[in-house]
Amino acid sequence: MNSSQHPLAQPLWSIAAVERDTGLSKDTLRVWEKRYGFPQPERDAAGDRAYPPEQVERLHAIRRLMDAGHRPRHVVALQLEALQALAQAAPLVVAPSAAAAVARRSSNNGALAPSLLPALHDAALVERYLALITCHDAHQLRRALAQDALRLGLVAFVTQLVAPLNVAVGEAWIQGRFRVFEEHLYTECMTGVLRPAIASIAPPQGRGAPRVLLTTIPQEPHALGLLMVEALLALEGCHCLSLGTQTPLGDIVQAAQVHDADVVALSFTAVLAAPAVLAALRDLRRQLPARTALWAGGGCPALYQRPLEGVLALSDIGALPAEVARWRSRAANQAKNSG
Amino acid sequence: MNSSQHPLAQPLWSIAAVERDTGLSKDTLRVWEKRYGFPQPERDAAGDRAYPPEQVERLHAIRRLMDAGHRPRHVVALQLEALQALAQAAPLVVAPSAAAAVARRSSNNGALAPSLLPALHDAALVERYLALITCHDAHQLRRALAQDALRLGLVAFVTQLVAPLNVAVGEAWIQGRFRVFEEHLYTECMTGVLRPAIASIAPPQGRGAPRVLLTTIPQEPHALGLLMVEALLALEGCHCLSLGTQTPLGDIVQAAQVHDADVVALSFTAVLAAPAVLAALRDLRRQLPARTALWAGGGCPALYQRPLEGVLALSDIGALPAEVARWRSRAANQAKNSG
DNA sequence: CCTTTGTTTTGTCATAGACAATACAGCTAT
DNA sequence: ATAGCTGTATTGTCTATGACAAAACAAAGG
Repeated sequence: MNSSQHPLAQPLWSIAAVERDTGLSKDTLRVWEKRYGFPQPERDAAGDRAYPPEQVERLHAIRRLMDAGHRPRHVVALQLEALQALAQAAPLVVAPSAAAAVARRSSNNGALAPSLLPALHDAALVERYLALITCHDAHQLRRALAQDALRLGLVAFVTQLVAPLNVAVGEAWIQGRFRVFEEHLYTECMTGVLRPAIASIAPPQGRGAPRVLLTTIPQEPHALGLLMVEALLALEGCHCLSLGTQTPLGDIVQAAQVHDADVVALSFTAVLAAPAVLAALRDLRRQLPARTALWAGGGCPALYQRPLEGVLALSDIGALPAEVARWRSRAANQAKNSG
Repeated sequence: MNSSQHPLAQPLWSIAAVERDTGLSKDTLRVWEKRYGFPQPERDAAGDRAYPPEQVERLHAIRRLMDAGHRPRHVVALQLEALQALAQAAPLVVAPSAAAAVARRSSNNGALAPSLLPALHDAALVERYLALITCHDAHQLRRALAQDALRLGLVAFVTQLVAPLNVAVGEAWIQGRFRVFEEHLYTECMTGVLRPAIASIAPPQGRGAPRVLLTTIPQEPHALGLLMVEALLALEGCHCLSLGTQTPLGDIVQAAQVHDADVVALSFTAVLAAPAVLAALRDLRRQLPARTALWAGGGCPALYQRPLEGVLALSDIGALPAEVARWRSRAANQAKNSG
């Protein structure tokens, strides 16, 4: 019940404050304390847990490592230095194909496995952007992005620059090189570039355009993936309807019905726990009509660990146009057969 | 541990699913069950609570009424019809000035208090937009908005159309006339109009421009207010830096320091519980340097119930330009005195 | 009418134990 | 070697109940 900060000495954080800042549930925080001996918060006058900032910092580092695929048992009790050292190493869990590539490469030499920038167009360019983010120059960042969007064209911009840049930012985040507000800044600038670009795409006129509903599930706040997908799909002549982030499952179903959607496309990042992702997809698949396809993509490892029934998991955003084409030909066939 | 849905019969929802869809914490759901006898979920094979859809629907209605200022004691045990009837009545808690206006008006005649559309430019126009939202025509909605933005000019568009429209949408939501995805659709279209408009505003050149940091606190997902404020401030020649929604408090402080912000502007809606809002503002005020002003606005009642020390609460977005001017003259005075 | 009491309401925190789903490691058979 | 199966370990979440502080309300006083 304390207001997340102690008036005297250093600020102490309530369990609710730690939950919302780290994304670790109160239950989890309490059970870790019992099982692993960490965190070990002080207690305020009322007997409530009061977390010192160092412990919250450590929890953040743990959280980042878990997003990268580490398991609690092996990281919760580790000191901050050990955590940071681990973060320097290669990510553990990734899409199967990429994971195989890592295994191959890291068996060749004993060095740390390299970063997983998929089909990286220009590593130097990405590095330059990371530097721009670090020095917090929003205007220049947005200008540079807008310029590159014009230079490359929207498709190449999204698939060859934004996608690898996202991965790079995610990695920097895991390694603790970025602070939260720097990630927010990046997202905001990118949004400011992608939105106008999307708005300038003319809506499809013909009748055969697939109707796609875009959104994320309630625990997933990241909108960038959604925007990238919307850009590509709109360019492919799809009839996109984006609901923004965090739409309750029941409302996704309603919206799909009302909008007569052919495809429901969802974006997932690693912030979501694997069980939550799988449960959400299962529930959605069960409630959506069979004729509505369910597409899932994004950097969430859970999507690619095993095949999901009735769900198309797209680890590479570049594969999107091909999938649209496949949908089109299948739709044409069905029309021919039934007509 | 059940996956929020039962395989047989009608779908049943787990307590976790209900939490993320209604925003009511598991603790609250359990304590309501004990204290008010509602909700009364079934149990699955494992003994876990399993909520039927009607109860979730009722919880949604309750949630909406609570956002409108009703208290649990008086609404939790009510049947759905009674809840809907209540929602038709006037909102309970609003900004003091507006509340006084309602009291005055409703004492004049015995009819229901009218909607609180502040300085409503054109009620018919707003109604037309509500209709557009209801029929889910995203393209036409966006086109109409873009046209009106051009017709009115950005300032008038934001203050005289978007602001009242937001209130109207909020009221429709409370009354259950809108479903969640319709609100999402509205937000998305409006975003698609405001973003490009903001992007087209030239950044300020001079040195005296106030540097404003815009964001929301972690439990507040609504971005529209932020965009409206950003549009107005950018037009007033402010140096805006938006971090998007849901920035952890500690990171707001960091970002304010790094960006050398003169003003931190936050947007709040009624989804936030009053204690959370006040605690967040108190904590922020304590951690921000004294020279950084803290501005808060939006439809959250808690902001206006009592004066907040060190925080400027703006119930009317139209007052924003005047506040910028006031800041400018004060800054000029300080420069004169110190120089 | 405004302020100051006392009372009720309300959300959240604490405890401890139980369990189902997932992940991992070791084994076997192809 | 690699693929598939099986038992053990791990892990998050759920249950239940009780306690309490802050906020909201109602009533009495200036």
